[in-house]
Amino acid sequence: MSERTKFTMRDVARLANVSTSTVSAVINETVAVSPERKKRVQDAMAALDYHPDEVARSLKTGRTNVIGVVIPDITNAFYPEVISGVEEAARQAGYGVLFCNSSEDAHNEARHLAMLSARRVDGVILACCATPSAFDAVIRRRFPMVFVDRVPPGTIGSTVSSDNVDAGYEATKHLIKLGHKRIAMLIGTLDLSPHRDRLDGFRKAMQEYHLPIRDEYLIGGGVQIEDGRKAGLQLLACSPCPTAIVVSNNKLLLGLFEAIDKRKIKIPAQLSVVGFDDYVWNRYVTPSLTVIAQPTGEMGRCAFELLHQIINASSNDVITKQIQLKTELHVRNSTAAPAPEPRKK
Amino acid sequence: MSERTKFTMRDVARLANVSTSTVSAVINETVAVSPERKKRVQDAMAALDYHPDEVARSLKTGRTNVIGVVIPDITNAFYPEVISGVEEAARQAGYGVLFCNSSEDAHNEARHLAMLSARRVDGVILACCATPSAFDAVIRRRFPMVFVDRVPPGTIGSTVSSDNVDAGYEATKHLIKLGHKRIAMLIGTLDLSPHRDRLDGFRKAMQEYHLPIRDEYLIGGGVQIEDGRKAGLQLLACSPCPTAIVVSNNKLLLGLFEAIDKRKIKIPAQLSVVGFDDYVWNRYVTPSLTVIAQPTGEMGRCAFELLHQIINASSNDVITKQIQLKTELHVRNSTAAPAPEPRKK
DNA sequence: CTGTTAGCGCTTTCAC
DNA sequence: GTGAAAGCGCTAACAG
Repeated sequence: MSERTKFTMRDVARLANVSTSTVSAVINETVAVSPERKKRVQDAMAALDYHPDEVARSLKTGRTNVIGVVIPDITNAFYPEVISGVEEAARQAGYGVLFCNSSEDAHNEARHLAMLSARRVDGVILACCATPSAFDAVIRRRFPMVFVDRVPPGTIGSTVSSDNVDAGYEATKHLIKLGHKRIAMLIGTLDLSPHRDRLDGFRKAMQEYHLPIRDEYLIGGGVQIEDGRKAGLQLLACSPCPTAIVVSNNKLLLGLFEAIDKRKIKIPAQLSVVGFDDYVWNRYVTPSLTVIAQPTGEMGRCAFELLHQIINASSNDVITKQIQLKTELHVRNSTAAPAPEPRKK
Repeated sequence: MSERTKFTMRDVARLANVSTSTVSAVINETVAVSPERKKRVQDAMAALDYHPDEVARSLKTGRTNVIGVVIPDITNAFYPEVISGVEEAARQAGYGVLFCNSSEDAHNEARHLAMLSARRVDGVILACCATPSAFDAVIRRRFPMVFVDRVPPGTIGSTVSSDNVDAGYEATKHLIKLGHKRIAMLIGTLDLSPHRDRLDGFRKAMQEYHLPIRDEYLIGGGVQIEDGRKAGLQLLACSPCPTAIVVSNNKLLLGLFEAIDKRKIKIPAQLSVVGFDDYVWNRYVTPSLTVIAQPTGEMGRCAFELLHQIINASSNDVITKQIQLKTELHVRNSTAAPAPEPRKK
């Protein structure tokens, strides 16, 4: 990483007394080179501390060995974990990761996609915003892309996400098995597949156990803390009050906490709560949190592997896969059997 | 972001019936172009959905408009916040961010730095590992770089970090003012400037108030949860036990929590704790956490601004700045006055 | 103002 | 096996 002393292949060639094509050959191991000359080249490279210019190489080969990752909300701890999985897998495969944050804004997303395209990244991993943006055009042009976490409706592209229907189902079933009957769900933006799917799972479980689903127990919209607070207050104002709540993501849960705090409700004595996403903190919150854990790192790795396959596929065989990863219920102390019903009259 | 339909400047030139230099001129607004031809070019670009190839441009200009960011531990929530600040500022300035995670491993760090160099990034923001790596060579070659958070010893380069001495001082003073006398510190890796500085601040406060600093109250090493757990157990086994602890980072604090849990110690009744780094969660942990909050996002933005200046400086005037950002003490419920001493005898 | 020209540093035929 | 030469798509003198 030098500034003024940047050597080129010609310098190496000159020093080793060979042609640039020979240098290129030993670097890329593309053609056999006589051992003796090979050594000369290697020595020359070492002597000059030469490193091939990836920009020039990219221009020539048409590949950058860089992928783009655009996620909607870096302040949601879920995404850094996914990114870390992507980065790890990418690094091992020799890829760099160009990172973008759309802040849940479709315009930003579109701009980022355009920027990545201009920079000629080899592919993109995208956790999209609620409002559809440029990506459909992108995908139609067969640009290598995989959706992660959020699967846009009607997508025919490749996707990696949690099995959110199952996750919602398991979360709800856990509450049902504890004896809860008045179960509510604090839902996120329904335009986002994870939340839609989790709600489906919730419905499935309730129906399976012949439990009523009350309209006023299904509240949501938005994915931010503030959304959770508002919806939480609304939920806690219901009469009769639910004895248990499934919360569709970790930021909403934080908001619900504020509401619970304000209403001085005791968990799990008066209310059981199961959330989404598992962080170290969850164990130290009081009470410790029962949650559905998503395999975040694996999700990232998996998304990269898939993208990598797509990139390397001949344009003839278009690879399209929808991968769903299993989630895990971690039972802790925020869920318990409901308090016995006060006998009225 | 197309695949097969990638047009070049020549296509645009042909369609607009001008030369490529004219096209280049209207794109870069580098020379005046007659309005009429200018419009023709713009129309042609629009018609072809043409976007300049940044790779080719980079090769020619020697600038990529990409910076590298390498951080040591993505699982420490502190860094995603910093990165988000960097990314935001970078985007506004038209820069892309190549993201790398060294996982606290100097070899990874060196590899990442080499990779970034090969990709010809315009500069690097680095939160370095404890063991010094390639970066000293890098900096000596005047490659644009700014250290963030962690300032390597004897650095003559540019840095952006918290005022950690002051932070350690304020944290300790807060405990002293509450009436604590037996105050311990759970320290991180002392090869890392933030931890070293925080310890200095601790010492300063203790001395200022003429409080004894016991050797057995200064325990640490490492920056991971497990390190915090071990050191925590050791600290809680001291006799007499400290009545308050300053914890040098958020992961150590998590470990200390495990130890506290295990020993069934009540906070803040038996022990006051002040940690570092403020997350939403901190409010919902019971008791809510008193912490020193660092201006993470600002740190990232600031690091980018500085790097940007360095990149754009003529190589004559080398810019070198050390910037320290103020931290803030957030007082919550994990700190309180110490329990009255049991009268022995 | 506009077009011609010469590369940026590399890969890759294609003859030798 | 090896080297000469032709670009990848763009910018930047330099003439007109």
